[in-house]
Amino acid sequence: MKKSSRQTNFVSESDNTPEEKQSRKKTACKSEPDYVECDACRLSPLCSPVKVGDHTYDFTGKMVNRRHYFKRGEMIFKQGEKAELIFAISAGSLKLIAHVKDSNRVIDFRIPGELIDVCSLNEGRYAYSAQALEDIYLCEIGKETLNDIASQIPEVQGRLMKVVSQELINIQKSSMLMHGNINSEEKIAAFILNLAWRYQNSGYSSRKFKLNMTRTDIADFLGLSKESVIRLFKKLQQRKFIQFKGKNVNIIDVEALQNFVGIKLI
Amino acid sequence: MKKSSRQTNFVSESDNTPEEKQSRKKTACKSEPDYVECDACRLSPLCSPVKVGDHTYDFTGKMVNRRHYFKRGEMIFKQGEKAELIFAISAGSLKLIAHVKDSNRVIDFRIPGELIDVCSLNEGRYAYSAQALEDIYLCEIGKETLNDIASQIPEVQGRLMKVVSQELINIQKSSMLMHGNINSEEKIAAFILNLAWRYQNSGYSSRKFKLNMTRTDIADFLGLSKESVIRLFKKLQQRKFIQFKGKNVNIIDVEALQNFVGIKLI
DNA sequence: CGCGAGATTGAGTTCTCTCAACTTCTGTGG
DNA sequence: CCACAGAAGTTGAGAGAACTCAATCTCGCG
Repeated sequence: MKKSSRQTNFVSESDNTPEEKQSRKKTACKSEPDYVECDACRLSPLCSPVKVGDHTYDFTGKMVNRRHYFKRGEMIFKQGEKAELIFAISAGSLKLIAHVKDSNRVIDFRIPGELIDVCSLNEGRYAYSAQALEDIYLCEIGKETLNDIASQIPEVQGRLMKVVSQELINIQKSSMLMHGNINSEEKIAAFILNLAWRYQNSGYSSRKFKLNMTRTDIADFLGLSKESVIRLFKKLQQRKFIQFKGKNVNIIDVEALQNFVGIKLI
Repeated sequence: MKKSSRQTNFVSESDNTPEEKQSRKKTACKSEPDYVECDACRLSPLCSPVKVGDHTYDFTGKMVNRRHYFKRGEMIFKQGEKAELIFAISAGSLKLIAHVKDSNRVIDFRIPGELIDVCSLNEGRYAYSAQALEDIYLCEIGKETLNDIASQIPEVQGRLMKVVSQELINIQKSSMLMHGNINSEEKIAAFILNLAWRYQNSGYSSRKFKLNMTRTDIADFLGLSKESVIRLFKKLQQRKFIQFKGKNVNIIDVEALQNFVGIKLI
């Protein structure tokens, strides 16, 4: 399994085979980003060849603009702009921001393998902005092209259906998890658990990952103050559920964490 | 416009024509529930005839079990049961409950015109239970039948796609609205605004409607105490945003409410 | 190596919860 | 149609949680 080669670096990594360690070293010096496996990407059904009759067509080349680079801090798109593309994150992470009442609010984060703006397939305008939390690579599909092809080829229509309904399931799960938490500690715990589950979905370790956003972003997203976020991280650490070292997260006791939050995802 | 005939009864209704008043009187004596207009139902794309070549087929009869009655308090389905049906509410409202940690948590509400369990189209088990908040009527579609037909008839596939992606948009909007509220008053305001928007989507008044759930249900859903819910209702009333009379809601100043919450939906 | 953004800590204030008492509403049976 | 019982809603007081503000620390980047 290539699994451990996609874990984020963290504290002591004793569970790697020497071979894997070496393969990481090769690419470790700055360089090559940690691209998500295409198989784990939510867009993959639309990135693989389609059989029509006797022929096999590869729409990938036509539709997908692959691994478009954006610099850390760069805006991928802005609220109100015409929404013509669907994005999938190939490497890196970003935050979604709603601009309201002359202030901004973080409304979500996206990690490798996840999609942005699948909703409104029938175009429209972006309901929020997207900003890179680090240097990132995005794959892009034009909505119009996609809809055209889908309406002509049932197989593509079916795959699009798969993508959209998977998205629906994921959003629903997330919102179930994030909702109705009694206190802030539960809220934070749910947040971490949610990320863990999503990293797992993208083929990464669900136990160790990096929080690429700032504490302030997290606070903003959860409707807490940044000081509370910090104190609650500490509390969860004292409970021996999670270990925090700077931006690195290490879930020590997943089961306890799940019991604490009250919902089992992983 | 039939609009006012679908408003919930509330305080002083001076904006009805005599004709409309009469037409309500006819059905007012106990009896006939206030069914949602089929046009406003999220399931409608799957309830109207489909043209295939020269023929027009009506799958409604085949697929949809219409207006199945459930008594107030009755469980429509229970968490963990095999999920074979998609439901649309024709009249009445219900709550969705997740059973966790030997306690239950209200995770959402559904009003007329809305769908239940569209997600996991590829069946699976119910992730939560559904309980009627009042006497209700549900339309039901078997998932397997639906998938079969959809896979054979592109037009149906396309319509199903429309239903699912609309659902995705709605959930996303709701979760944007409900998320990251700084304090409980904003949270409650967002909750009311969310319901208003949803009632509007179903062709009802967005200004006047009824909260069929208990204060305890609302509290549970929002992660507040029932006492707080009551006090915050009062606060919003003092601000002249919303008027509460028992279960009846009357939004007095939509704009102010939107500014207060910070997101414009309606 | 120094700067600045981000992270952390402490103190005091405000908000929300809990508990308990009380009122109002609703549905049922006489 | 009324009386009653239980459920739901409301109110107040005190405890605990989370926020704000301000000071300080840390780490990554130029």
